[in-house]
Amino acid sequence: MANIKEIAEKCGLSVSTVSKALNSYSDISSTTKDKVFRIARECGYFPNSIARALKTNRTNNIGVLFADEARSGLKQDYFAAVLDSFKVEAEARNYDITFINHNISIGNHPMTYLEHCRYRNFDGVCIACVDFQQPEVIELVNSSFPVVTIDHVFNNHMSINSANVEGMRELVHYIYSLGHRKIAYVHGQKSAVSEQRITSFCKTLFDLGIRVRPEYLVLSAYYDPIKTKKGVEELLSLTDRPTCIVMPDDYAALGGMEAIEAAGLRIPEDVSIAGYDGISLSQVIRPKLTTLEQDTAKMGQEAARRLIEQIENPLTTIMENVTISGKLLKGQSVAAI
Amino acid sequence: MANIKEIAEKCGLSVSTVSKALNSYSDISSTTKDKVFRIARECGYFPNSIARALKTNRTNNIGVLFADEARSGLKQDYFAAVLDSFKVEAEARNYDITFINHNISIGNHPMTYLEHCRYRNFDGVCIACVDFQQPEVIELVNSSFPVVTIDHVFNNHMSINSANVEGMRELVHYIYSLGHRKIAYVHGQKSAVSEQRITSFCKTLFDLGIRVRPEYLVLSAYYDPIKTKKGVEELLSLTDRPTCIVMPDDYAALGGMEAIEAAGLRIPEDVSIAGYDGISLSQVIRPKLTTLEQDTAKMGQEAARRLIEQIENPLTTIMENVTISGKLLKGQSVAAI
DNA sequence: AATAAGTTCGAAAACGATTTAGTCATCATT
DNA sequence: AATGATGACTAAATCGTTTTCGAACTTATT
Repeated sequence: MANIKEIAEKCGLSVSTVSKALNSYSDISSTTKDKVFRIARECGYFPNSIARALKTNRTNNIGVLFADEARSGLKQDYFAAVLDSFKVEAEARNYDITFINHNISIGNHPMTYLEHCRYRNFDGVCIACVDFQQPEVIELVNSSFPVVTIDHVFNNHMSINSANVEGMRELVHYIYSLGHRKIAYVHGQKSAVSEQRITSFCKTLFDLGIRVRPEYLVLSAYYDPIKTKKGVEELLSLTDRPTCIVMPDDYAALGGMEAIEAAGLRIPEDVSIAGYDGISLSQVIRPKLTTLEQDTAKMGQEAARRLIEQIENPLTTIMENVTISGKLLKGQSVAAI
Repeated sequence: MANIKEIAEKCGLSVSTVSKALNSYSDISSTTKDKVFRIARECGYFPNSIARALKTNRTNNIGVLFADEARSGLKQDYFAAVLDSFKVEAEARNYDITFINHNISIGNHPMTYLEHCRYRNFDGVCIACVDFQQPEVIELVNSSFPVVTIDHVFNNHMSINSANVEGMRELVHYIYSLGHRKIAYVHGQKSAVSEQRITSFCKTLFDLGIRVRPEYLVLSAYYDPIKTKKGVEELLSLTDRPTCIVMPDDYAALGGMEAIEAAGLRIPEDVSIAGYDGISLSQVIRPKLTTLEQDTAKMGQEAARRLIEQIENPLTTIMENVTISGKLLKGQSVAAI
């Protein structure tokens, strides 16, 4: 594999001149620049990213933390879609993507997330789909690494957030507009996202003049149809049962649908149901789900764009908490009554 | 950030001694070894993977090619699950994972996959979910990089393969055992996997004494419920329509289910349907899908294990084409008739 | 003609580790 | 006492780049 030294010899130039030519320094004549490029291409030369990184302290590599111990971000459509979009944008801007973990060890003691990032010299870090309360995660966020978080705000750090408040409001308003007054919410476990959605759910109902009944708020879990099925069963067994049930996410909504049909009820004629996420699955099942589509493409893209901006202009970048709006998908799982 | 030089000064030793101590060379006394480790820990020292890689020519980093231009592997549950398992195993063995792509580098001209791998000095490469006919992919496979491919066999290279022949046979046998004789197959576009499944489908029917009707073999696409819906509609419009339809994959099966119900038919009472993959979704929808579960956990794990074995013992590793068996999930979408 | 200014290039020092080929005691062997 | 063996350590080269600073040469200015 040709290195810069060989190119220099073939060109009859010094190593430094070749390096400068390849990096388009202004103090190299265009004739030698041309010659260097020509010979470099002939030799199939590519710079060695490792050597370059050692010298420049820049790796053009971004670490992504997309998985918790419990559940892998890869297996959740929503996060997989965000990651995919993040990847596309980062690669277009010449950055590669490596997963952060803490399995890697030296001398048998595992690294923390931060140590791993230091070890690999990432230029920046993207964090999503983790328990943001973990000390290890907080340590990483507060380190000197440029960081962007997804769906969680840290003070003085960049974050990309799905518009949960607005989204839930829109969804509830739509359900209300179809005549529903008894609306329940089977929600996910505690997290920033959950809080926003629950608060927005309650406030929207309040603003619409509807009393929020405690028994209509059921704690369940994200991405877990088994658990949400139980939650919906509870709701259906109430003497005054809801006419519409909002679920934690589209995938979990499947569990709710199963519960409803198992009870011998029809969707949406007898009971309406709504999801959240707008993953492609939601529009393929029958009935098509009424849901709020989160703009994963834009979220991933913005996350990459903002993180790289921060990496490349550390001083002039202001830390924003970007909110990305979603879109109501009307589907067919909520009926007019 | 402490480097080895600082540690050396703090210990009153030379850089080389510290390096050897940290790497457990035998010609370092245990007392100095202890001292070095103690001080290294005190300083929060971690080796710089970049510097180490430059010298040793080993990065402990594996490149994964999991996406085509068209469709991203991340968005397909099957491949996402394989990747996730691959990642877990690789990390447990001290390797990180970076995505392969065509970044642009020198003079705005994009790298080939192989060039990218060279640029990043990956220790090995895992390839899945691509069009294996692409010259660029073939170039990478035939390079000097240790390679493992998933669901495609290259001569003299390691590969991990889902047992498609066996799996399809088992699935068809089960369908047959429930009394079905008119079995159709809406299959995916041309690929090694498709060929195996189609061949096995036909051979199994033949062995069971059933003539394969050409009109019961419909070309469609993987992971595309819209297209497979059309395929199933064709089948349902036949004067002598099948009693059971095998779909390309579980997700695509949703399109088929929609077609059946849209035609006013019930699943499985009027028409049975089967999927392939056994993704978690398949057991959450109603009716639960009859399908063949591929062992993604084992596939990813074996792929990582074998690839790393190849990286670490390049001479003694023999190239095998490993086949991983799946498991029939009976579900409820195929009825006895 | 002397000086200044501008162009174009190269020597050499980094970056942070690993590894080879030693050095220098110390101790045992003959 | 000479030799050899062993143990514990180090100097220095090396990996492939980038980048600073200065050299050499050309051209413009007075």
